[in-house]
Amino acid sequence: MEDDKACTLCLSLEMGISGGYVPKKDKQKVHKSVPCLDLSFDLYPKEEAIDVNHDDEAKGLNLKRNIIEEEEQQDPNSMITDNGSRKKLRLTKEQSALLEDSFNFHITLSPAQKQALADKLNLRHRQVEVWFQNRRARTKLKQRVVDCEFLKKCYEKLTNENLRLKKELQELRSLKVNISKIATFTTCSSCKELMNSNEGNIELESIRS
DNA sequence: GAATTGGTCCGGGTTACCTCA
DNA sequence: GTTGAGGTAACCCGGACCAAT
Repeated sequence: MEDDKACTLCLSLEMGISGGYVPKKDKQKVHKSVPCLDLSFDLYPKEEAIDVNHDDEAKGLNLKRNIIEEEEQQDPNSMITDNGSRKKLRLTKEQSALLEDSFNFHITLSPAQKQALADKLNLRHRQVEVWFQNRRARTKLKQRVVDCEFLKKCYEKLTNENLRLKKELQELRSLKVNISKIATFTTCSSCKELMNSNEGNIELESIRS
């Protein structure tokens, strides 16, 4: 049982799955087949809840186009300041909290959901989109650090175990040599001294010494 | 049915700004 | 007031996928 657990754990680490990260290929397939987007509880008025998993996917794309066009026209808070430098928005605590809540519920959003969230937070669609992209990246980075720490501990443990086993092997080898020495010596019946029976060499000198 | 093309999304990397010690 | 580090919003690029042709 313990071995099974250990095996599963190691496999998880190898695959880098511990943070729930899903490869893009798989994710997109899942997106098609699994009804996973239920953010309507929070992001939409009930009557406007959007099911983007079916026919509305195309509507979502159209919506996104409209959103971008509108934003380009209105440009409510341009990212470029008067002197040409990039303006950096700081999200409020409330905005961050709601984004975090949404992220905890689902790490990706449909265009419609992004827009609903953006409306709710008084942000642009693009800003919500970027926030989710960065948030996923941060999650992955943190998980990588955690995995790295875990692997480091595993490495240390295995190194210690390796040392211990090497030491044990060395002891066993020296023990074996001693045993074989004793086993290969026979006693000369006439002189009552030890003799090496294998090679016929008398090792009285070494034994006496 | 296979190839091409255009649109979209996402991950990874980077830049630039902001905050804080 | 200055500076360096860390956090992060915003950007860029390439790849994957999908639908239309």
